[in-house]
Amino acid sequence: MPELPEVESVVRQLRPRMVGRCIIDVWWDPQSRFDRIDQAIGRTITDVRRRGKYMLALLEAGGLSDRELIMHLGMTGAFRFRELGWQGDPYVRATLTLDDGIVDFRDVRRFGRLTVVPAGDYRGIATLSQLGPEPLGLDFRADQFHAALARSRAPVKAQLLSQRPVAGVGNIYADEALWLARIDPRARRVGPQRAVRLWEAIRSVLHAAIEREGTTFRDYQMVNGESGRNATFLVAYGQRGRPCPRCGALLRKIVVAGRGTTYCPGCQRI
DNA sequence: AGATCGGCCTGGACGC
DNA sequence: TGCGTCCAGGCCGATC
Repeated sequence: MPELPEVESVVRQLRPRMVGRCIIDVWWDPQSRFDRIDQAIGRTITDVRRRGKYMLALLEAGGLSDRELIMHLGMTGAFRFRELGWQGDPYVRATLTLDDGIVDFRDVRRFGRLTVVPAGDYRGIATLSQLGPEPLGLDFRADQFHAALARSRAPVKAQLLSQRPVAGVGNIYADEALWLARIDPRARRVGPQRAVRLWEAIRSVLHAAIEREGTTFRDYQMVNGESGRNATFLVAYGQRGRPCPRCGALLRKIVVAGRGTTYCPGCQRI
């Protein structure tokens, strides 16, 4: 479940190893539906950045940065350089050969995606093309966030998972932020005060998780093979049956938007 | 047009 | 021990 903090931690380790390197070959498992990644061959990576849960590598040839390699970790995706890598691992789904080393993409459940597109052309990637603002950036504003939530009557958790009001929040940090903001995940109307609370809560939980290099529940690992350190700080996600640290009621698990959702029936209100 | 739901994919946990 | 069933969930496409 790599979400924004996990992807940010991966990007911070990939960037210094990839920027300036030329991609001289690619291999991928034909059973993993990776689109056009052979179009990365012969191009130099000029930047690696994150948007939501996506990683975008800008590709240049002949002085023109005209293509992008889009990488998504899905549920179980991870990158590793060959010297720390998975020798003979059957779950390596793709390999990028750079001019100074080899990087493997391992993905047990094949939810990850690698795609090359014309630079900035995200039309074929529905979620990326409609992605909301970066939650830790200056253009994530509380008033606009409230307006975005007010435009829909879907449960607030479904809206967060849609990536449209804000980018990068997945199941773990949605539950954490809604707990912190004291909002029932099923709420279909969120007033201005509670929208501001949720705006603050999202920024707070994501910032803290980045400081701890993400949450490792099971699969997530960084490029250096280490786990994130945020799992022991989770208050809601995965804490069903535990007493709420704020009000003492027992945390309950339900299904919202088709996803397991843990919340406090005592202090999270519709 | 927006909301909702099933499918993808696999390993692991669990029940009998 | 072994088999079957369910669960995890980001995203996408079909359907309501």
